[in-house]
Amino acid sequence: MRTSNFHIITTRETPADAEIVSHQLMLRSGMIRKLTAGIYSWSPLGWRVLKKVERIVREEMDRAGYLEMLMPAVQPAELWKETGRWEDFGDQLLKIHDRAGRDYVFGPTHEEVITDLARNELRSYKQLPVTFYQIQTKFRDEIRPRFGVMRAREFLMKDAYSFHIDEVSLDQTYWEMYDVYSRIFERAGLRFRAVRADSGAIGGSQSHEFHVLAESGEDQIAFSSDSDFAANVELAEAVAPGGEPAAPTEDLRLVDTPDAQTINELVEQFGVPVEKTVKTLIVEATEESGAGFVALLVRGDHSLNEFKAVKLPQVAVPLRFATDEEIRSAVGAGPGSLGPVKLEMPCFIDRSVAVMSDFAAGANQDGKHYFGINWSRDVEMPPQADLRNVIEGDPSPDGTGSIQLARGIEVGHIFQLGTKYSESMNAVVLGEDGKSHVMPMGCYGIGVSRIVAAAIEQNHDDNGICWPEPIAPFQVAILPMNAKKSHRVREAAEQLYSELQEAGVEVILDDRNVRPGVMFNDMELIGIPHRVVIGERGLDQGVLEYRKRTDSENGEVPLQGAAEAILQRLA
RNA sequence: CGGGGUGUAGCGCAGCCUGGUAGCGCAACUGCUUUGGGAGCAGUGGGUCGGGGGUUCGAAUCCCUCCACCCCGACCA
Repeated sequence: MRTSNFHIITTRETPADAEIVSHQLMLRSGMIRKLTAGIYSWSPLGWRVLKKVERIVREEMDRAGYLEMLMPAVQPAELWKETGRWEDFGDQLLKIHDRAGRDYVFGPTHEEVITDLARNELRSYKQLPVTFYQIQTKFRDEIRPRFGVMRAREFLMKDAYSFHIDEVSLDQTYWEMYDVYSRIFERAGLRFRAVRADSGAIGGSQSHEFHVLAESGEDQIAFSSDSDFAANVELAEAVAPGGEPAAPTEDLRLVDTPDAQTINELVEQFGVPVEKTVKTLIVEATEESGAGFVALLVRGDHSLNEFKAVKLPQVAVPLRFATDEEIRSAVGAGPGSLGPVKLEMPCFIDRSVAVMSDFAAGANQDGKHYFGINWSRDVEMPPQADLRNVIEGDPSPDGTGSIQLARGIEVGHIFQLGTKYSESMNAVVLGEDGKSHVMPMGCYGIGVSRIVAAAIEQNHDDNGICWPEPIAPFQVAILPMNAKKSHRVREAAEQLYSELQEAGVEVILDDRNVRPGVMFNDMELIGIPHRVVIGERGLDQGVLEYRKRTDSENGEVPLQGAAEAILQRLA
């Protein structure tokens, strides 16, 4: 490709609405253009990268024997009503209707469609197991799309679905898929980590997320310093400290704390160690519990884990914190003065709170706290649960090593669905025993367009993108210096260009009549992994200048056999 | 959805308070010069000032209204 024939539009200035670096660089390099909130066009440059990712995904899925197909993006409402997701999926569903007023959705995912297909096509256990996949545009009407294609409303996804005669077969395909996914992210040149994930309301026995590691990641993942334990913080168990609280050494004291509304203020003003404080969070209770509200207690330096909290049968889903007014009318004091002593509502404590002694908490009277609280003596110990997020240094749940935290961008998710959809849609096959069997299912997703953004988050510097070679739009950039004036430069560039093309290398020749600085900056911004500079200076010495995008120093290759020398440097 | 903010040339912004010929930088186009890290000079094109309504002799500017986009949304107990 020649730049004169390829639409390259770069900008020096960063668009004002781009927050994170991948979004900024995708806009500045001209990879994407926004059409409307959360909806983007991919330019020829961006499309090349997206296709690279897509191709790696497709090749590995094919290699594993999974069957590519294409399902409709537009799906009838009836299917979604059949599984109950017409309501459950909520406002994320883009609902549309045709001229006759019939309802449709623009598919955010395809469990319904594939299960409908499976119940019509699959008859016998002999056809199982089977895994179908597609790479297709999805639409989810996010509350708040942001970060460019990272959290877009319209995006490209690879989704796969497997059907089985029993759970054993499902488990087998699941772990096979785990390996396929690992290969995909390895091949794309990304540093990633597979972590155990919340299986959510769907139930199911197994679920893993694949995260590209990056500082800017929206998800926090926890892993062990000394074992292969890794889990999303949402799921990671905070190990129970065990043992009994220490014997009381202090009396219970009611203290005036007019200026202490927060744990921090309490710690600063009264010198209480933060791990001797407890915070009390009031959340909405389920209707069945009849309680109105539930109090959840975690240590002052810990934070409540929403996903764990809603697993308590008394806590309403989705989790909702009580408003100040609700707290005031239920407790008689405002937030900032809440605690377990003389609290008239169902109460649960985190397991680390259960071993505390001589601690401080609100007194359920405005401007007052109790100090020196001890369980049993001052208040009955409430039931315990794992309610908090793990923090760095916690013991690893598998018993080996301690917890470390990292940030990641979720780019893949695999899931043992079980019979959630096959049951409600009656997808059955005849088994060896001649009886009907509901097929257990797995589903497996990869955010293809998100990978592009995640790759940039992980691989960039001050000058722009540093593509991992497997997904770079071009492998090699040839930059002739002042070609207009120099036959030799022009000829050397043309020759190298055609030799590399002949060798099947994706090479871009910058034949624009622009100053060298412009070429350097553009090619670095766009992130081409290998750069060859051809100038009179080097030609005099029989060499071409070569530099890898991630190197800080220039190297050389001999003019004679330059193409060969560069080929050797490609991954 | 709740809270906050912004809409002026492709991009980044000024002008608005205090109404009176719509500006600056970058980008683009033409010409000349220049050519190893985003060149210089000269010239050119490009605007429903988000839409609608109102006030006024006169509205980018003041008022009303609608729309779009952006940011924040348990961590406070």
